[in-house]
Amino acid sequence: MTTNARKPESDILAAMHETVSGLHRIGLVDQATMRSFDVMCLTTVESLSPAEIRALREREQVSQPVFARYLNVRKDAVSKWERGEKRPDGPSLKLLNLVRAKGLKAIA
Amino acid sequence: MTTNARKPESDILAAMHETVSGLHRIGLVDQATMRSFDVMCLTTVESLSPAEIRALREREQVSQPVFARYLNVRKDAVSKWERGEKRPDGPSLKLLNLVRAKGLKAIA
DNA sequence: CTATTATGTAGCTCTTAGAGCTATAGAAAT
DNA sequence: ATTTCTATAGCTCTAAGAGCTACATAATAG
Repeated sequence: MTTNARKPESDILAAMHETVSGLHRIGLVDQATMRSFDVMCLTTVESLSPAEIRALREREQVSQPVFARYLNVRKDAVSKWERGEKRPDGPSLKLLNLVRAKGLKAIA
Repeated sequence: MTTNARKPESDILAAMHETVSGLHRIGLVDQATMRSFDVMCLTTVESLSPAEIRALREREQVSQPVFARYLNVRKDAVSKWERGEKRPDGPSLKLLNLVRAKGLKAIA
């Protein structure tokens, strides 16, 4: 691997994590390795444009209020994201990335 | 079902959602029903105490920096949560609830 | 047709989470 | 002995999100 993979296959990642933390548990992998493994496994969180956010929500066939409840934000926030008045970042951006990658069911 | 279930089985929820939105797609379920179904399905997001957050992270066997990267927040934020200096809410609380219910792999 | 209900936008104010930084001390590993 | 990572601590500051009211539209019900 050179830099970071584009679309990390979360299933594979999950399985790898299971495996490696198992190895860690029985002492075959030290903490340092485990740490860097964890960091290595993290998916990149990309920022989303207003249009992408709206498209994402529409793909999931839900209204702004419902979408907002999934993400545990107020409906106003979603509206503002979609109109470019506010830019989601940090935890909210992470959730949006999760929904994009795995669908709303992943965060139900 | 009376009010809201304590530990909603996300697998079942996901399957139900699949089914119902399928019914919606072919016209057997109207939008109104679909809407209330969606809202009904949402899991309750509980607030977590500093101790619970720390216990959660330790259960997942990761350091504050690594935990923070999973949630897409700075390491300082996690430290402050665990010492009660800041209280996570909204999207960050949602993520913490996700981790508690499904483990770190669910948000990888 | 009218009444109702839900959506999405708009315009506000306000709190505070989280960003971003530096510095420190202890533990752990080399 | 020294590097490396962790966790605290103490700051400042930006802006996300909360929380509210009001309004236009569209769809639905009655």
